[in-house]
Amino acid sequence: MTLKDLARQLGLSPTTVSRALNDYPEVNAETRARVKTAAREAGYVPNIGAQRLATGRAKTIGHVVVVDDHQIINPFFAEFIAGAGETYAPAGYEMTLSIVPGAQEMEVYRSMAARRSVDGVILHNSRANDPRIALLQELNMPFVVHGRSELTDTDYLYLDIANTRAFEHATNHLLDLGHKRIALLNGLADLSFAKRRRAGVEKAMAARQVKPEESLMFSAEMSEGYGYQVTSDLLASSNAPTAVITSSILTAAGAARAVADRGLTLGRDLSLITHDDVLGYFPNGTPQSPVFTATRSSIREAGKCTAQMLIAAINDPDTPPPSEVWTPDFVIGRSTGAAPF
Amino acid sequence: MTLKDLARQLGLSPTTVSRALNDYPEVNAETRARVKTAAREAGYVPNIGAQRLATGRAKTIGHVVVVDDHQIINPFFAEFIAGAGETYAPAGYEMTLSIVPGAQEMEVYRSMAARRSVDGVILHNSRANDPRIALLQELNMPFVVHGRSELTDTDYLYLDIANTRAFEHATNHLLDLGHKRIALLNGLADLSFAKRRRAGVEKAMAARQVKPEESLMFSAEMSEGYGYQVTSDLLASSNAPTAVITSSILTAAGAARAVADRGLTLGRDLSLITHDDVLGYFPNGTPQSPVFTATRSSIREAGKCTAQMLIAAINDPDTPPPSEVWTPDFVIGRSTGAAPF
DNA sequence: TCATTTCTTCAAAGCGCTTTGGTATCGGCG
DNA sequence: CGCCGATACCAAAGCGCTTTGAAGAAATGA
Repeated sequence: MTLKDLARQLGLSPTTVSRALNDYPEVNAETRARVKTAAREAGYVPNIGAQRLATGRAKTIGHVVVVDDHQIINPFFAEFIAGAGETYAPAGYEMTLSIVPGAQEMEVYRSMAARRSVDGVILHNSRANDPRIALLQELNMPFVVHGRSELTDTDYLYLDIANTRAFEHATNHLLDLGHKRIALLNGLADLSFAKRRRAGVEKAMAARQVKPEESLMFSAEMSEGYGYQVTSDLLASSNAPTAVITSSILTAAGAARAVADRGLTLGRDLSLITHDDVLGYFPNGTPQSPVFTATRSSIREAGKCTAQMLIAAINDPDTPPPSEVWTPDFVIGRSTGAAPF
Repeated sequence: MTLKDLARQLGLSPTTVSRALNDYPEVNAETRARVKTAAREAGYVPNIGAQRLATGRAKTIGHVVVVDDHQIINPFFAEFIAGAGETYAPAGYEMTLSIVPGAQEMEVYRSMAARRSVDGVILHNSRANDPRIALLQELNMPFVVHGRSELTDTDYLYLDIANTRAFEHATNHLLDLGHKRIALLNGLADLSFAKRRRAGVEKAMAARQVKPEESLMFSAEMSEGYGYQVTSDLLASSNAPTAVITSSILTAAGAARAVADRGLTLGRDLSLITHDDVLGYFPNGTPQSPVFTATRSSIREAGKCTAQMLIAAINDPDTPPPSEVWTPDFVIGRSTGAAPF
């Protein structure tokens, strides 16, 4: 069933049918209704390839996910995608996922632009001085960054959370409880959010004349195993920290397991604050009673909003929406307590 | 830069250029080389919409993810997608993700077929007598099911693991250790794998004249919180089980937390076996020393293989590849031990 | 009443690619 | 020498949609 078939069946021209379906004003209201009814009854759906070719718009948003050989797929990504995806469908957009080795990432963006396979992209895992930003600007491809790069000389759209402030706050909370030796189990060092979180921790400590120790600063992919391993090692060391801050609830879960393994108690023998992305499948206890003291911001909501921003920017390139920086909540759980003596 | 531009620049017809690029035989080898070089240098990439329209093939695989209001996105999905995505790119396919409310799922498949937006789909979360199978067959849309439905009267392509056998084996392992009261923390009851796993547990128990208790059989979305909650309740009850089987490592982690919370020890006070999908961000300890005794099968590899099967089926509908059933590994960790007294 | 505007509709020209159905050239063969 | 089958290329016709430009019909105003 093509437009032409439908038009013939209705005794109308393809032009009129097309315009009726796309809500152009120059069609008689009655005709429009007749066309729409017939289309529905005949199960007519426009061919997407033809539409793309004719309009030049793909009605598709691209997400590029870098997965190197043994690298894990970012577990928070699923949740972000869920949020973004929820907004695409009602807006008439599709989402394509490209999973590629890191070495090919830039090439993928170029090819997306050249073949016009997407109308815009969302950038994940923003990095310091992210080279993707310049590339996309050069390619004239609309994009929104989840997170902020450190670039200041260039203007781009982003949605981020106030990482520095949140981790400064968390650190102050620990300092208030008397902790001095605080470890940070951060994400990969070159990611923007990791840089900012570390800066927040250091800022808070500096304000109290507490010297952060390099040996307590860790960076890695935020898995459960990482939290377990590092925390186990720390607890076994002669000069163990009294508090730990983790960048993800999975890492926190690993840390908690290490604490339990040694017969210790979280919140008494070791205090822990984590950032919580509000993962559906790994909740931080219940809303009434959080397990971990945490900075909290829903990554799923971030996905929703980022997608909306991008669609707005595509539809109206001259007046893009403003970038946003969200302030995470701070919730007190059972994982923090006064520093031991 | 269009095909026509490139052709003009080379002094050739669009026909010849198209054929040269697509490796048709009726082009002089030298001409082909010249065309390919010129295309690369000019950065020519075919417009995807035009290609779709002309060939009728979308070079795209669809994945539909159902996300209802408060439903979580399946955490294993990310890993499966990663595997599938890795095989799409080299094969020249793209992947589109549709995230939709459950009520719209069938409609999405219909519309995909009508608008020819994808060449095939992969079915997630196979259910008993899955109605999607009949629909896709009716729509004449190639598909592969991850998991098996219980349909026997119809033939379709699937990749599954031997759930029944794996859980039968796990249960036997516990029975051998002297456990009699065994709880099952399963996935949602209407999912095929959950049905099969439960059947495996019941089969093993029946073979030893142990009566499974309905009150120890649980079904829910496989989150950490679910594992924690159910295990806490069980441990607090007067007639607690001595062993627990969980369908996911996240649920197992929750169960482990519940055990630790009560000051008990896993493998001594409570035995636990879990299924492990080999999540990158939540490994089951290390390969040398698994934390949980587990049935194990990589869901990422499943994604890879499922995608390959689908592409093969699309390219050659008359001789589709065979369906596959993989046998999970069984690994012994530190979470199982002899039943108390 | 006729000129002018507004309302509807349509024919036809693309969008950028693939594919069908040629034609010209050339060597080989009887 | 003429015929045939390869070989290498091309013109043109789509694929199914949108959009431009035009044109009747109806309504309005002078």
